[in-house]
Amino acid sequence: MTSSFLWTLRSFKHFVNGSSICQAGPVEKRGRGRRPAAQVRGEILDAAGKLLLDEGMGAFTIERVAAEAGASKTTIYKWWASKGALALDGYFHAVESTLAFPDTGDIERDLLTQIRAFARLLTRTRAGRVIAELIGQAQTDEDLAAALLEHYSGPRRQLAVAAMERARERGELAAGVDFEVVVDQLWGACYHRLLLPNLPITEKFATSLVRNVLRGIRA
Amino acid sequence: MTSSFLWTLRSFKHFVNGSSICQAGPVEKRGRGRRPAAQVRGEILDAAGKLLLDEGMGAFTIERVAAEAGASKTTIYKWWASKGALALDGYFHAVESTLAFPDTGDIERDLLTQIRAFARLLTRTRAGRVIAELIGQAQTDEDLAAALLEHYSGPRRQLAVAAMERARERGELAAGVDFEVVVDQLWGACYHRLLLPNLPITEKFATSLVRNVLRGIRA
Amino acid sequence: MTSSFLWTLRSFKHFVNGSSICQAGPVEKRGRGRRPAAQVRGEILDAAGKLLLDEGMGAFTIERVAAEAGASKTTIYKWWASKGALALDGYFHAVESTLAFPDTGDIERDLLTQIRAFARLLTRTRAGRVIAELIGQAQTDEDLAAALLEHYSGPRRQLAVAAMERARERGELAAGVDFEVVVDQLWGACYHRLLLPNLPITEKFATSLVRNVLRGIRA
Amino acid sequence: MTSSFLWTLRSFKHFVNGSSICQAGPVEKRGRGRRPAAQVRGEILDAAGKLLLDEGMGAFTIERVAAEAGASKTTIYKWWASKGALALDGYFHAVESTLAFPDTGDIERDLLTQIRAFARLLTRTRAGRVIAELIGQAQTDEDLAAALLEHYSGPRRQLAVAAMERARERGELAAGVDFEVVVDQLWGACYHRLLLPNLPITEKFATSLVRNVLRGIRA
DNA sequence: GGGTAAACGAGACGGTACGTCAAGTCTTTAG
DNA sequence: CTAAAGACTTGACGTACCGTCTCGTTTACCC
Repeated sequence: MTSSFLWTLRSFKHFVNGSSICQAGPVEKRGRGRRPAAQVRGEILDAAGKLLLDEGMGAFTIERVAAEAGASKTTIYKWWASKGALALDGYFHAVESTLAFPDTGDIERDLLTQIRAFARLLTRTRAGRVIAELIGQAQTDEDLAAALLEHYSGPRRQLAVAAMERARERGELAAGVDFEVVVDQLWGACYHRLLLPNLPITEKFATSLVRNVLRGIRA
Repeated sequence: MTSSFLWTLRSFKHFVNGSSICQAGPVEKRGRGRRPAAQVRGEILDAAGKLLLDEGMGAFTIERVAAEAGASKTTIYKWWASKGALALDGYFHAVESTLAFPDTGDIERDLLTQIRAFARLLTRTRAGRVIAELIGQAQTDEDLAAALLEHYSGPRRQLAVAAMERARERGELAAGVDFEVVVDQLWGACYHRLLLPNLPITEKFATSLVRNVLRGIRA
Repeated sequence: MTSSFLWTLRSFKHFVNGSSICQAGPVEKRGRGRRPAAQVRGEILDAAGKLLLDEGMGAFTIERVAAEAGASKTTIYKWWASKGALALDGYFHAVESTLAFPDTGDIERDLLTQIRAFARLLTRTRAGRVIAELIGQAQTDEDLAAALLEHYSGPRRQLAVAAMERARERGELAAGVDFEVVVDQLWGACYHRLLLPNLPITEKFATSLVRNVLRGIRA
Repeated sequence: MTSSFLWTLRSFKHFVNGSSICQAGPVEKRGRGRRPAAQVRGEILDAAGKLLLDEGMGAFTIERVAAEAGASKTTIYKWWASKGALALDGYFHAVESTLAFPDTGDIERDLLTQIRAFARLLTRTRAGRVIAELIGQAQTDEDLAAALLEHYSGPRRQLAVAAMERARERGELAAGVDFEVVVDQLWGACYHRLLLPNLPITEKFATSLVRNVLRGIRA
């Protein structure tokens, strides 16, 4: 994969906590005074992202994040409205995602590319589990829910809808079709298998999704 | 609604905790000994269902359920593997759902009927929120996840797939189509809007879902 | 030591739980019907004694005894008034103590023999810890307290007092001395070091006890 | 009693939980944040002491202490190693004991005074029962046992031994006598009757204890 | 360049819920 | 019919986090 795609992430950041050459020696006990806000924020997000990817939402507690970031809980509560909001922020901080939906002029090909990349993201990386747990947590965490809609699913929906609108202008897609619904039928179907995994998310599944919605399934 | 539908529930049970005529009188302090297992189970499920529907998963704790059922935590832990498993059981106990997917001979009409009923269930009753929270909880609760797949989503998938297979035998649907994928594109799309509610679940949305997948959206 | 003494026990019973030939196989699930009372009592006392001597009062619970005796809690509650009462009974069942205070005609020699044997019992066998824990438990267990006074300390006090009265009749001890008090100053002093072990119970300690009370400590 | 004595306590503190003049008014809902450690400790010890003296060790649970102190269990677990350690601390906090062993130059008189005062403490106040229960609890609570030896029985032993050594220097007591043993024969004998109450602790008992050990009981 | 205020770390605090254990009571069922 | 079996309530246990709050410290900014 040479390019990056919608709903996809470019790479997981490396969380290198120190060279193995380092001796266990003096732990560089930091004082307790004021430090630059940006630095503290960064360390908290590093710790949050690492914890989230390494151990999942089950082990993600504000206390653990504070402890591993060397920060205090007070500081975290000052900046993030809820555990979930911090987790989402940590996720974005960790994964360096790229939002893009390049047009090749063939909407079927573009949709296939995007959906397959998304399917791979969900199945081949730890992001799948993390996203699932974030969506799960959002069901009982208003702040996370709001953040998720605004910064995660919203922008991704828009990008896909815009690509389909461009295709319609090119005459590839029918007028009168609500592309928002199509998004639910492509990406939403993937989330369905992610969150209620009766069946796996496969390459074939991704292909069928696009095929069904583009050509219909009637006899 | 004169008939009942797939993924639909017939009615919420009434949680009548005693006629208002009853006097506050002797509280009938029960002893601590053994009571019939079935009775205890029933009272626990009543309490679990009521709590879930009234206050949601956020307020659903084993301690609350035990207190309101007049049961002990030990007993609950003996029978249910996790908080989520109890919640799911309480939900089923409360909603008396009916699984059915009647054929009229017109698959489009049948799918429309089912999806619309499902959309109404999610939006017009408290079941929508409860299902969302159960799915959310299942992301970090293995026992609930397993129960949900086996007793909730699994049977419902099968019913829909079977109906479409009957339609194919009648010549309504094309051979070579994976109906499991269609399920994800119809019901899964609804779950998408339930769990990531950037857009509402409407009658029009339900209609578009069926239309898109049956006839395709190509120009 | 060829003879046995007051406040002393002859031997610990062997707790052989089964021949090593026995296979781990079917646990011989006994039915729930009635068994001879004496047999059940015996098995319960075996289990209680073994548990008490092996793991101490901290691990001694009615549930453990019931489980290891293969009996039900109900049966235990029917025959013993409290946990402590069962423990005491189990202790007596296990240790096969002998109450005797033989006269040699020299009361100092006899007291020394008895006190030294008691000191050895407390320090060299597990009985010391068990007695301490039983006395401890008796402070918040009325039934055990009553049983302890009646079946343990009471008879032992009487035996010692009687021996000293015989010595008085022989002209060895002064008239007008309350021998009950002497018992507290000999055996009671040992219990003091058993229950509040600032100092150990030694051979020298035992000797000093007898010397002090027989001859006084004045200059 | 005009002076205060070894092993004796001066007075029980008054547990006044609020003047009756106080109105029921604003309940002064305290926030959940940190309060001065000393204040919290004090309130916990007040509650522990009051509970111990009022209802005894049987009703003494960490949960009750926390509830009545308006503190949280976590806080208690942070500072006290065990239930017994808290109880002992609460006892000391409540009774304001005075350790003193004044010399009059007549050791018999001084021992009599001290032993009688101790006997009165054990029989006339609630301290007797509490001490018995603490010693009882210590038999299965290592932390309490250690605290009891170090802060209770140890210092009291030393004081009595020191007084007798002073008497020996004055020529009142014989050389070569182990005064630690004498302590066991005086105070230990009292504990014997406290913990195994076959016979009561009386004024006459106290007198006999001192007489026997000072002058011997030989004919 | 010194003084001050904001932001920080540390972590104790009151709480809620967890999951476990034993005590003691009561129903069911086997013999 | 009766006693063993064992399911039940109760209540305390000790732990984990929650979100709040007090403290003392340290930097950054302003005068």
